[in-house]
Amino acid sequence: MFYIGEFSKMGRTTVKTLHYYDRIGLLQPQEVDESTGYRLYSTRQLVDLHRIQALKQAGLSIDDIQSVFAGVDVKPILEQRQAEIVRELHKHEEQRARIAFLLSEEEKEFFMDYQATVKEIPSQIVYSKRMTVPNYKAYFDVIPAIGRAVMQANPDLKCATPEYCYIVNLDGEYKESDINIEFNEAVEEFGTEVDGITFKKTEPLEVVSVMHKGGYDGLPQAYAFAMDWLEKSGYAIADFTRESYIDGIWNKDDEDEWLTEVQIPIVQ
Amino acid sequence: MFYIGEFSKMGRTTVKTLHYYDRIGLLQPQEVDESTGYRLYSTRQLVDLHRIQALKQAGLSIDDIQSVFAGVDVKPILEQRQAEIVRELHKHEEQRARIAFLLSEEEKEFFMDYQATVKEIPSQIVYSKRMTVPNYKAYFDVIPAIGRAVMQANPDLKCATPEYCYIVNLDGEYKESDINIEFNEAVEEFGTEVDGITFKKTEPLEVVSVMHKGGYDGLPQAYAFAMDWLEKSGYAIADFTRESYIDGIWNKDDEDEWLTEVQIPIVQ
DNA sequence: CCTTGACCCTCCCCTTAGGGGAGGCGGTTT
DNA sequence: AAACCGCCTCCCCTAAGGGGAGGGTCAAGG
Repeated sequence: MFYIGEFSKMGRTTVKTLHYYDRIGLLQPQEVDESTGYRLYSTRQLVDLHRIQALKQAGLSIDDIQSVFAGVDVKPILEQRQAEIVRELHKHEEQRARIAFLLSEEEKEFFMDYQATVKEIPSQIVYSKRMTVPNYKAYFDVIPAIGRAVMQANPDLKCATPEYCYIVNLDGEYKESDINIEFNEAVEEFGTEVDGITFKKTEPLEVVSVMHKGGYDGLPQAYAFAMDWLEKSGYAIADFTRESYIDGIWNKDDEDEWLTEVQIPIVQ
Repeated sequence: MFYIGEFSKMGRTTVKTLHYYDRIGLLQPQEVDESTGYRLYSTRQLVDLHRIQALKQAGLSIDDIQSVFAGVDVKPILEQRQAEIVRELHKHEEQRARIAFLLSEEEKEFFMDYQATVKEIPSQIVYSKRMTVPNYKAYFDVIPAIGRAVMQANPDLKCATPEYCYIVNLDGEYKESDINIEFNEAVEEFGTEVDGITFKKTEPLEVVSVMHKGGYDGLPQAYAFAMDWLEKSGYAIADFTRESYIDGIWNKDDEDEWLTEVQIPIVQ
């Protein structure tokens, strides 16, 4: 029989850990001295402790280890933990790629201006219209007209909150004139279709998102940053790119205050 | 300006998280309504939130993100986090191998009897003697004699606590007769050497450890288990194997109560 | 004008696997 | 007798929020 200090050295653990295991009932001493309260351990506990340590080194939680000791079937526990470890590995691989990217970009001037995040766009109802416009400045002439047409046909229709208004670039490449776009605005429900405007329910989507602050002349840089990021992070482009307009001429006078989100659908 | 609920949807986060960021000062609302206490956010906060999310997705802690926002040089932070991610990746690779082993061994009968752990053996002072014995039963005739000889020459010498008494198998293979062994006992300090017994300081060592309960006839199974485990876990054997005697004929009458630890030094 | 349901606030407790330390008792050594 | 070491219990702490209670606020419907 050993006092806790000696036993902790035999088992290469700490006294605090043994106190904790005793408290939660995972590993209790063979005997407790009635008068002093001193815990007394035997080599039988050493075997149990060894078993605990083996399972801990395999990544099982204390809760799981207690289940194993209680005789619960280990297979589902192990498989669940295995799946979680694989998820952790993927997460850390991704983090490694992101940090490598940040370190590589650190010296460049746009490090402080652009960041990329991955986010989910949930399924939504939108009204949308495809068109060809002569240049991007024309967007904001045609967009309000679409809004008015929809609202006239559907007086009770409300935009989604938060607002989500975006265009999809239907050209596979960058163009400065005769741009094919699809304008979209998220709304609360389906409505009647007028003037080439259709309603649809979008699929949920995973995108990499880059925020662009300032006028639209700078948008190509945001695209370039996003493309660079996603190539270095091992993602592939899944669909046409999008721009979501958050702040612009309609609510901010100062062009530097405009805010646009570039979204690029990704896979894997 | 947006209420917290709408802002949380725009930023794809939760109200609780925004409360938390406000409390710790990481991201504070643009304005707080004096009379109601309602938080009001603007799109400027949306950009900051985006930045927080990008750094979080790269695996930085909230503390680190606060440092980044405070203008601390990011490079050391990123490098430190990178190193930690690599450690995590290794740890999880190891856990994956262990769980795969447990799942593969699960059906076999010794799953419940043997577990392997990796542990560090610290540097120690031992006295040791090499010898050849006819068979393993002879160990326990010669060992007490060595102990007596040492104690006679060094009356004040004390064994280490906890006791650590082991033999090293100097044969590279399993043998049943004419076994070359080195007997070792950890002590508190160096002493005078008699009768072929030498004192030395051991190097710290990493071993895989398997506990064997019962008589010594079963030891080969413990070795087999350990060898199997370490092959499947990707470790290589670094040195001769060891047996550490914890309980045996000297303190337990019932052979089933004997306890021996098989230790195999490993690299990587 | 009143009510209802949605939204917001603060405050408190909870999560893992123990770590750190205070205050006090037991046993041994000088 | 004093010092020191080992042991005990009790209490607070971790990271990043989550869950819920209790209570005030907002906008719309009857």
